[in-house]
Amino acid sequence: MSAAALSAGPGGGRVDRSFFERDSVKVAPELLGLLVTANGVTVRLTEVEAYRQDDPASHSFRGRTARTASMFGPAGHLYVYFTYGMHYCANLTCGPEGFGSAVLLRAGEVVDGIEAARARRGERVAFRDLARGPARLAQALGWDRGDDGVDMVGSVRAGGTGFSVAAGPRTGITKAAEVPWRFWIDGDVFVSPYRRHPKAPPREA
DNA sequence: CCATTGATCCCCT
DNA sequence: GGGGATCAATGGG
Repeated sequence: MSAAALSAGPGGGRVDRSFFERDSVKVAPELLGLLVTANGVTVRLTEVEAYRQDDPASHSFRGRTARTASMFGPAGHLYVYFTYGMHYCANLTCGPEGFGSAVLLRAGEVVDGIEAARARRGERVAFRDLARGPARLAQALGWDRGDDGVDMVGSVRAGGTGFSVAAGPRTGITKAAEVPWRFWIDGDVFVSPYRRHPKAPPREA
């Protein structure tokens, strides 16, 4: 996290819009450890993935559509999509307006609003699994397609520091599966179990 | 390992 | 406007 990304002062530690108005690959690792609040739940981000328009694995790769419009809009907003007929996943949009890019929020630790998170995720769900996985995180934060486009600047603030960031290939994709644009907090238990896409080409030795 | 589930998009008519 | 493939996943064997 660069010092310039955070505002100082009382109630500080808030991330401003310029933080998001950069390359999503740059923004992604800096999101780790930050706190995101929505609908009465706060999550500390532990795992993210970068996507951008010149990337075959990105929803924005084939150009702007009704579904992906928010990826092309101003930075610092939500891009929420529906997938596999049953799950929502959430991204924070990045880059200059007109360039489709975002960071997928893959996992986090619920640090506030545990009751609300449990009510959405299920009373019998293990604490560790409340937001461990992109669809789980979106559900814990109460997000669905109706939240697409919501401005999140002001709902993201600094958390603790003093961890190391690890990087590796992204999960669940078949294209550009070798690009190390997945970032996570090394050793954190609130990181999703890594699963390569079944049809992704085998990794080189 | 595999089923689930439906929106979205491409490409053709 | 329709057929068919795809899909940034999860949960249960």
